[in-house]
Amino acid sequence: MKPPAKRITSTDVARAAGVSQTTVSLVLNNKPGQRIPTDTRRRVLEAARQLNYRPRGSARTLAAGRSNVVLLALSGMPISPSVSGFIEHFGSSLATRGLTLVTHLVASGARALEDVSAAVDASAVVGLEPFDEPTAEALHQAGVDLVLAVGADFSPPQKEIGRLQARHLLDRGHRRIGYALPERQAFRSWAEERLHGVLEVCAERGVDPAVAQPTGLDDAEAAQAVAAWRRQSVTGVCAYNDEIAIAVLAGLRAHGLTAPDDLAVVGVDDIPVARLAAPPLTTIAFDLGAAGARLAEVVAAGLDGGDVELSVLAPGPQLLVRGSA
Amino acid sequence: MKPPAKRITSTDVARAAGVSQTTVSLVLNNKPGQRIPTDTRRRVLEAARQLNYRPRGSARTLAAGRSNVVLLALSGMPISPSVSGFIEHFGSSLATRGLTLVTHLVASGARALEDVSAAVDASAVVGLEPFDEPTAEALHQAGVDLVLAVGADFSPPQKEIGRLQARHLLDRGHRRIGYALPERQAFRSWAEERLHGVLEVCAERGVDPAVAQPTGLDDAEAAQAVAAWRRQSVTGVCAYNDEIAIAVLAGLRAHGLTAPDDLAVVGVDDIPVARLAAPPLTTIAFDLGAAGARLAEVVAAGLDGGDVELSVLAPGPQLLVRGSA
DNA sequence: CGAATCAGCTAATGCGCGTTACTAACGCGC
DNA sequence: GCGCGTTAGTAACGCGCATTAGCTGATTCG
Repeated sequence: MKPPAKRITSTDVARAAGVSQTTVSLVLNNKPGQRIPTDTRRRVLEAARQLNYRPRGSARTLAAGRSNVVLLALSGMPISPSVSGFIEHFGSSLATRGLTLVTHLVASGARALEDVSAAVDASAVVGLEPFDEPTAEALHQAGVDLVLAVGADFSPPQKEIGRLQARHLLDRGHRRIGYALPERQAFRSWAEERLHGVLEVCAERGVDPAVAQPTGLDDAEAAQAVAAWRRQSVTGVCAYNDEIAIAVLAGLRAHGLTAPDDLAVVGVDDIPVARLAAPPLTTIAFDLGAAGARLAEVVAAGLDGGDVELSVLAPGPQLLVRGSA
Repeated sequence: MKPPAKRITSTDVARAAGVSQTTVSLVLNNKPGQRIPTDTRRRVLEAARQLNYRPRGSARTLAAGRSNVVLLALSGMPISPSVSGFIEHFGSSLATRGLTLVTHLVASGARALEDVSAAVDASAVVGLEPFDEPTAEALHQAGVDLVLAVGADFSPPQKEIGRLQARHLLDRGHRRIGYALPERQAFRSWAEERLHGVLEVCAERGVDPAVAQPTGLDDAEAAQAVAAWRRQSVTGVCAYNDEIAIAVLAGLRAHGLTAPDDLAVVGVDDIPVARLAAPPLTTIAFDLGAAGARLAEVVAAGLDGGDVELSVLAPGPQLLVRGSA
């Protein structure tokens, strides 16, 4: 298809610049403590640019004993726009630190995470759900320096999201609220944190604890959940996310009811279709971009041997009041 | 955080099995033409398993001169469930062929694709949009053997999707139809293919060409598009995807109109909220999983020096008739 | 004016693996 | 006994880079 396309090596650059390969390496990696005159440096950089030289990751990794690859493991959660915003910011922010982000969707038939990690020789692996112990151990054994699970306490604290939802409903005068849980097991930890926030607020305001109800993405299933809530005099529900909130809206329609009069609904995420729902969905938006940038900082620090401190990483979540609650 | 966690090398395995490192390599890579007695083979495999040995990708790549990493470049398109299904199948299917898939979200501030590719030393790079010439060239120069852009003729042929949408509307008696284009430039090539299919059907059936109209994800914008269509006596519209279709539904509501009576709407993708729309969205579903598996075949063949033949890769798209058209 | 310093480089080494070349041991026919 | 083929391995090399140790010539110092 193409001519063999001879790869340019640092030796080629060295030859072109009239210096040794060592010098090329020193210049390109900007090694401190080395006295390279500006002129030589310029010649090397120029030659590298002209030849379009790009060091081979495998050789560099092998020699240096550590790669600059960070692997992000996504475990089947829906990639909402805010998640991809997160990924993009995470990636760019890592890039400015000389690190390269690649992601891997962990699927059943796919390669085990530790194999992927070994294949790209990742020096850090970040996940959005806790890793199970064997996996974490295997990753370490496979030479990963930093294994980091961004849990539900990650930015914004998921609990805070639940609190915002609940406060809004209570502020609007609702006295008995419900919570729509996802059916998928994958995001349990996030869901529980959010629900926890809701329950906290209920307790603080002295109302009955929220009535949690798993809710499928289907109007029939959602209609059942709606019926259950209404039986228990629930007048407003917080949904785990916008998709589920929209399902609740559909469930209401199935009964000939509407939000917010018959049941108020608050989502989370502000996905694009949220504002297009009938009625437009009141929801919680949060900027994961900032969190991604912050996480990159944390990862870079961790790889430098520093401490890994996750804590609160970004501006708080924001309530968007639209029609549904 | 953790003890240095000494990495196990193939030499460690060799020592444990009482053979040379060469033998370990031969056994683990299942080199044909080598006569390794079953017993020795067993000993090596056992030792590798016990030590939990995993070859370092960088060393392997460097020595072999080619990696087993395939890089999938996603350029800011929304990751709908069917796309992630595609990725998962693609990944697993590559895995059975000894290849490892990682993906990279191409974002503005992020690392250039060729840098990412060099960092992981990918031997194939696959994209869902055509690469521009400089990028493709740079990838080749960076040592990528196979650069593959899965275009709009990929499975299912995007044109076919447009045809299905249009046929459905015409079969229902609509005589003048519209097309809702995405605003984002990123998926122009896909959008054009789909629109092309719609126009073909219009021509075949002898009705006026579909009226194309960019449609934003916002009820105000969508309402404008709706007004424009109605001015031109359009009674049914095909949308580029479900999100846009849902926007059109919202635009209708803004005018106090409803689908399908005032304007029929057909989407594409069957995203989870499609069935939850009011009215439930008639849409086109297609199985990208099969396409992913097929694509893996193509990539594997391409890396073996075979020919790269994309053509039709999967079962055709399927019309799901729900309430909106 | 020789020794010590230093700037500016380079030769050499090894990372962990795949691969090529080579050998030691063992039959087997004559 | 010798020659020859086969089996079952192994020693050695090199991939492209980072890194360490050192080397050369100029400058400064005592």
